[in-house]
Amino acid sequence: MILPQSFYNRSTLKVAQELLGCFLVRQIGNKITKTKIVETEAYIGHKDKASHASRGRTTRNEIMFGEAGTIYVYFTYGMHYMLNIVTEKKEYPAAVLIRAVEEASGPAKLTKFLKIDKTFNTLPIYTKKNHLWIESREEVIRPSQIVRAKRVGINYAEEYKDKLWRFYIKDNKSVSKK
DNA sequence: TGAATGATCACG
DNA sequence: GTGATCATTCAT
Repeated sequence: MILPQSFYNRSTLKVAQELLGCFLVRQIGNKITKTKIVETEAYIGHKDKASHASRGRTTRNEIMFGEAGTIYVYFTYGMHYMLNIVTEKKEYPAAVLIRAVEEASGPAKLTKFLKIDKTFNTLPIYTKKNHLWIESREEVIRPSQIVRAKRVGINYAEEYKDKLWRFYIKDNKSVSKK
């Protein structure tokens, strides 16, 4: 089942955890690639210094202030695309970064693997029409299988760098390296 | 540990 | 306009 928009219009931490074990699905032509999400990170509110929204609304980050279930893709380090899904109610800036799927252990690696670029920015994730969507779990994920950890690559974020806003499936080999 | 590599943001 | 920075990855 495809996850509906209402799934994303909730607490970002809840969405980040519940996305683990769900499937990120990409259709290219008539070929469908279905990959299990194994690692996510939450970026929550304008006070989160690690979030792009921490310095107010800009052209790049205004998508984070928009409707839940919207795709936020941005380009960084001159070579990498990152895939995020906007969460929570309109005007509250928050999103979940998809950090790893089973075949790709890192946020830039999975966008390369699934050929996701900035043309997906601002599109909805809760429909198949854009050839990128997320389907619900096919197995039970127990709370004991979910590890909660510090986010990666945000040492500049002062008191927010130690927030345990990263989640991954325990012992999964595709979780990104530290 | 540092290079690659370019969009974005703050500043003036 | 300009310069610093960056939600990373890979090779040294």
